[in-house]
Amino acid sequence: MYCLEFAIPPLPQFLMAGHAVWKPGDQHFARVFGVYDLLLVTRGTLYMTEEEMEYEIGAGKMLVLEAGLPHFGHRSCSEDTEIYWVHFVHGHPAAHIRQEDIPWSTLLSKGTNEDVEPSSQQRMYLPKFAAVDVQSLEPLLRELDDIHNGLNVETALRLHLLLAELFAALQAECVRTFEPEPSLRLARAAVAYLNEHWRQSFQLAELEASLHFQANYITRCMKRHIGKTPLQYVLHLRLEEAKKLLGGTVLGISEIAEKVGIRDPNYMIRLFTSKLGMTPGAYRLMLRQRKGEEASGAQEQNDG
DNA sequence: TACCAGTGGACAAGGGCATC
DNA sequence: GATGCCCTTGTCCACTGGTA
Repeated sequence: MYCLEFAIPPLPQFLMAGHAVWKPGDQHFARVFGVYDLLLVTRGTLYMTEEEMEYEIGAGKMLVLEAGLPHFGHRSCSEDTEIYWVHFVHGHPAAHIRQEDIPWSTLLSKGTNEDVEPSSQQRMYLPKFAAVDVQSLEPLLRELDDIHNGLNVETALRLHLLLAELFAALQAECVRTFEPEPSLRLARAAVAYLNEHWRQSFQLAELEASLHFQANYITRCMKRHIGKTPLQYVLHLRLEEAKKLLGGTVLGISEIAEKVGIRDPNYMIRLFTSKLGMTPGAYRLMLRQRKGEEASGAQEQNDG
């Protein structure tokens, strides 16, 4: 399946939404539209051609017609055909990408101090033409249509929120319908194993024995699909836990290191310095100063 | 004295490339 | 897709110094 890749932010912007029942003999006219047109059919069949590619959009299917591409109905409806449509615009043309090539790991945070900057690689994905769970999407589409028909100041912003929800649902559909390739299944199995065992001392050999694949290969699969090697993933979990303990307890560095599975407190200091740019002590001090500022700010508000 | 931070050496893990 | 080889990189251990 092909998907459309949109660079975000900003999210595509809502223009119009509608609902219609086409009668037998109705046929879409030809046009070149300057906006994206998301079509979702709940019953009947709609026949659309975009750039010489014919689509038969049956019940439970969706198609995104792209901005700037000519499209027309190549055949009239043969039965009552119920459709929802949503028009939206986006600043940059969408890229085409095969579903199995979508680098999902780039959507995730790195878990380092780099996350204070917004990622330049944020993307949103929509199926180009796919079968979707219409029943779960219909209430959302109906609300979009209702609000758009009775638009007022109070509901105007909600239209954009609903469009974002629709995009999230379609992207989730994209992930759900994807039959994972063997390397992805292996990467997920490794993550599941590490989520259970990250507090224990890390031995790649144990992971190897558990999953019955060469450690080298498991590492590559995880790197490809998760964005982290097994060790990097374990360290990420450990650092996140250590950060929580530094902020939420008075435990010493050694105790915290032990609790998160790092035998050597000095090593944890090195990890902190390399990943967060500061030592655990400095990190704890920063958290305390931040809490102090928040507390004094709240006090000033109460006084004022 | 306890805790934190810095450094060097040994070894395990990562990753590029080739192969089946 | 899966594996092996081999060099590079990162992690761990041991030790030392600075500071409260």
